[in-house]
Amino acid sequence: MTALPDPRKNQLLAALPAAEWQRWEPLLEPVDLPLGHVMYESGRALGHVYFPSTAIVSLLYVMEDGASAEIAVVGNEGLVGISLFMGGESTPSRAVVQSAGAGWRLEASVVKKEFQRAGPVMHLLLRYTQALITQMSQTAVCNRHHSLDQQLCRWLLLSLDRLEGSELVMTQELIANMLGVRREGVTEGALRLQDLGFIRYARGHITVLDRPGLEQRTCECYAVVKKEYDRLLPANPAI
Amino acid sequence: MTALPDPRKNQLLAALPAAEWQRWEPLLEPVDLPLGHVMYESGRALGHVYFPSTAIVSLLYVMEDGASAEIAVVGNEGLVGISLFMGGESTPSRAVVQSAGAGWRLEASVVKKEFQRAGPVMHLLLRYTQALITQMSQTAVCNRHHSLDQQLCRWLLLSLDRLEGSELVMTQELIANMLGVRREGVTEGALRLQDLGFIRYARGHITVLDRPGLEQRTCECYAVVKKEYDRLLPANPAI
DNA sequence: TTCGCTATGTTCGTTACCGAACATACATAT
DNA sequence: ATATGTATGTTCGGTAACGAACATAGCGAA
Repeated sequence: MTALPDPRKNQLLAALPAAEWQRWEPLLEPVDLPLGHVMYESGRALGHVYFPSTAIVSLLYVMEDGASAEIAVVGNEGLVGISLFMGGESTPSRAVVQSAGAGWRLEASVVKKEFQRAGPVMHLLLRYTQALITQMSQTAVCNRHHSLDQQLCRWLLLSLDRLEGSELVMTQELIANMLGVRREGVTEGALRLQDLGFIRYARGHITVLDRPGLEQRTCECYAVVKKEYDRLLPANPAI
Repeated sequence: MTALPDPRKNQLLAALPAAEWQRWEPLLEPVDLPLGHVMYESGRALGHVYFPSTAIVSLLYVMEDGASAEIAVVGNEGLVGISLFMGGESTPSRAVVQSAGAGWRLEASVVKKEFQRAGPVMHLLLRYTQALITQMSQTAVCNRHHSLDQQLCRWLLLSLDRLEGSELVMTQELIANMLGVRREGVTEGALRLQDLGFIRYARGHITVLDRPGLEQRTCECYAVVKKEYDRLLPANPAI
């Protein structure tokens, strides 16, 4: 698999003003992101910032006993590696490729230097970071108050938003790991969604048939996050 | 109640290099933060950034049906209003004073200008923001996997860390709102902790008698967050 | 074609927490 | 001293998710 030719499929890269883009373009390296690839490990310093174009990446926390929970998901709307410009160099979470695809990366030192200019790049990255914070917060709320069914719908919608088509390559086991629930629970939820005609699935392939159905069945968390991304990172940015 | 005389009780203000401190000191306004005071509301733009000195502030999300959940807690180690320098101007959450006390504030325009210098101030605020992100993430994980008892211990410890003494002025009803659980659940948990001799309480006053006991009973989440704050914001900062 | 692996389906008892209703008891104002 | 409100304690039935064990079924390799 080759990285797709257009880096500007990533919305952050696409939002760069001309001057910045000219500096960045020659420095971007294409990267292939296969399913399950661990992009960074808890507590480890990062060498690059990644801009997914077609891949989806999960930020998840793995507990001492091996249980895990997804903190946030990143696709072509964002970047992986905020701790680089936030100054911490690492985080206690792990980044894993949840859906195989391509992306682009930029060396740590370059990103830091660009950020340090305190210009459009910095403001763009910080606004993205705030959107990510909203997603994390809402995940906390959702974990507290909403049913597995609602969370499953939310998760499917978040993934769908970051994909080209309407098919996810994803087993129920993996979804369970992300949501931090039992695999059996996901099976039951998925069955219900299939009975309702919202999705169809078989052996690691899930096709969404009725997106509005999912939107109706999920909790408010999905819409809150979506709205905040749209507010902070408008499609036609007025940077 | 008057604001305490020393702004540098707030650790972020204390960590400012001399030059910055000289600029800031005359601009800081003391503020009194009474219990229950809503410092900002979901979606509303902020006029100031607040630096608590003795007060504790809860960032919480209130759902459509009125249920709520705490996202993070801020005391003298931090500030309230990151969206101001992150660029979003507002967030979908609410900030409420959880423990009455004093603090200091700085006008929005001043903070933005100082941040824009891309110097020590910016780096300090961003590292704090990353620590806050860790707290939010860990809250999500904790909400997913840990028992009410463990979460209660975590909450007590987080509050204790931000207080002078070992007594919290806080009803079980309010704790329940923060944790997003029923009041009765908190009563039962608190009873168990009292039977164990870890705390003593009566009508809105909780005294922690055995802090190591709480630390042993809580989940790993408390330590993860604590460690990350210490790492990102060391007591003797090498800014 | 058969084997073996992986993905999904099903069941059962258990548990933590919920929702609701109600009991007690302290605190303060009158 | 009494009344009133607030804080805490107790109980009961209901339910969502858990842990464990096991069943089925597609898919690819030998």
